[in-house]
Amino acid sequence: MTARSTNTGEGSGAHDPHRDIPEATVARLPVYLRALTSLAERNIASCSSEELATAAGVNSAKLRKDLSYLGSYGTRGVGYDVDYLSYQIAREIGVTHDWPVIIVGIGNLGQALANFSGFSSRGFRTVALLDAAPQMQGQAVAGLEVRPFADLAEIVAAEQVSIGVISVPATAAQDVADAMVGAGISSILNFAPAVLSVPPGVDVRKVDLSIELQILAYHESRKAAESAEAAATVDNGSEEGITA
Amino acid sequence: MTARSTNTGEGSGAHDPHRDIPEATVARLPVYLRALTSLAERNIASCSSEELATAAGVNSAKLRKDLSYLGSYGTRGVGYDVDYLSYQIAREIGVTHDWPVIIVGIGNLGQALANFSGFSSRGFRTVALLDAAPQMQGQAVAGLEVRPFADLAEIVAAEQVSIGVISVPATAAQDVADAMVGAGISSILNFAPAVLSVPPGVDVRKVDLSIELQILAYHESRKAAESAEAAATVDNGSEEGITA
DNA sequence: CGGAGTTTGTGACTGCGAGAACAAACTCGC
DNA sequence: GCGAGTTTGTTCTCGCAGTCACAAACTCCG
Ligand SMILES: NC(=O)c1ccc[n+]([C@@H]2O[C@H](COP(=O)([O-])OP(=O)(O)OC[C@H]3O[C@@H](n4cnc5c(N)ncnc54)[C@H](O)[C@@H]3O)[C@@H](O)[C@H]2O)c1
Ligand SMILES: NC(=O)c1ccc[n+]([C@@H]2O[C@H](COP(=O)([O-])OP(=O)(O)OC[C@H]3O[C@@H](n4cnc5c(N)ncnc54)[C@H](O)[C@@H]3O)[C@@H](O)[C@H]2O)c1
Repeated sequence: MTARSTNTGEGSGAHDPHRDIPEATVARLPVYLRALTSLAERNIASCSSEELATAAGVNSAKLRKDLSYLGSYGTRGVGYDVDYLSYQIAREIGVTHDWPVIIVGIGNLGQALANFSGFSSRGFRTVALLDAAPQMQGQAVAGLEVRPFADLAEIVAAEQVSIGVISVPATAAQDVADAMVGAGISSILNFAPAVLSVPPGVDVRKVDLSIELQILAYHESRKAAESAEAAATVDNGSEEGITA
Repeated sequence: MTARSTNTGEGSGAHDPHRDIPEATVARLPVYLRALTSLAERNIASCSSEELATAAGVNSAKLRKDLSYLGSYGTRGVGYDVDYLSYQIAREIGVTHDWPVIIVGIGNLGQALANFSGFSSRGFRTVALLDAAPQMQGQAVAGLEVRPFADLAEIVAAEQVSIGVISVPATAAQDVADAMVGAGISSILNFAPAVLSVPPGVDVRKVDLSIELQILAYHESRKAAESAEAAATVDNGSEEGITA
């Protein structure tokens, strides 16, 4: 996009664009990567933007624009090489090597996460499970021993962990986040329904099921209201030019 | 949907604005609601937009703008009454009464969801758990008996369910979604890493942990690249007087 | 070798959302 | 009762993101 080389020096390499990928695009790259993986599993070697867009559930123009932020990895008149593009996206995201991850709070949700195989297959490796409850400690979950919360800093340092998952009750979430940041973690995935405050430089993403359900409920209410209104309109006879 | 023309009458409420709340606002209303609930639990009867915004982790101007879409429920010079505003938001979202919900796929994640108390306390009631595996059926999870997937339509009709949760493997997700839609469900919360296609009028929201982690990984990579670059710059000479 | 057909990459346009700033409206003290 | 102080509701502006449309670049076939 607009080779604005007016940037300070920095003549890094053949493709300069590596700067400033829009956040909305970053959020879609993993979706494209998954679609590509799925194509590769079906032994499809190349695909058009149209095909990939369909597989990813987006508009093809948006897909092409997104990919153009990474560089020109397609061939006009042909399409994209599945393996090549996969690698380029993985490299851009930074999942060409595995990221060590720790999970704090091995309750209902934490155990499900620990047992989830989808993480390891997508560039993440759970290196430790931590919990504050004495009765949890030493128990084996998903082949890992649950360790005391106090070991956090030690583990983070030893394993060079930069990503942490919080699945403790909301009341404990801020404390855990503080401890994580103190131990050197700089990216947090938070499942607790709490607003975390962290210093600049630390990224937090939250996953909140209640919110998702409430958003669905809102739209559901509106749908109900709409059909009720439509019925009322029919009742009323004319009113509103919707009359047949 | 249907771009409605200037709706006439609609004398239901004192304020007419009930139309067209921006999607971004809808996504924040549940956050405000939770912050208000938290304030109410601490016996705080009223609050300013500034306080509420802090509790919800947003900008106060944005909060006021969001709330203004619902109507004028605050008092200038005073602030918002916590209970009153809570009720108004809950009413707008449509969670003044409980929504029946079913969960399909009672594996690792499905069991965690079934055991999760946070749903029931926020306007949702799990009325049935369904799974296709014979060995799951009849088992009790979270006080509910797991029922065969074939009972889906019957349950949806009997309990008037309009919201369904999918926590089956990705390969089965589309089939489950189709069955849900066929049974009359019109809102789906999907945990499977798959792109669902549904007819118009059906809402789908997805929760994808791998994507969240990959987004974090992207930013983490950039942070690493940045500090490496900074180090290189220091090597180069001036810039940042960290000259050791 | 050249033209037809295909598909990418990108510029232009549009609409939404975030944030700052301010007028209107309310309370409180005197 | 009135002015000072406070806080909401709204207006304005700016930037980001989505979509369209098309030129550039490639392949294939005659
Ligand atoms: N279970 C779900 O499906 C689900 C869904 C959405 C959100 N959540 C959220 O995820 C979080 C965990 O839910 P859950 O159902 O697993 O709860 P849980 O009570 O089953 O597990 C919480 C675990 O965290 C541990 N813990 C508590 N305080 C701690 C601390 N300070 N340090 C370390 N460990 C601590 C507890 O010992 C316990 O094992 C909650 O915030 C919940 O709201 C859960
Ligand atoms: N476990 C996690 O923490 C986690 C995290 C993120 C995403 N997910 C996703 O959630 C989904 C479920 O994960 P899980 O770990 O619970 O898997 P799981 O294998 O433990 O459970 C899946 C359940 O679905 C049932 N099932 C399979 N096909 C079905 C069908 N057609 N109809 C009805 N039921 C069917 C199975 O019998 C099983 O009980 C997966 O798509 C996974 O990628 C899980």
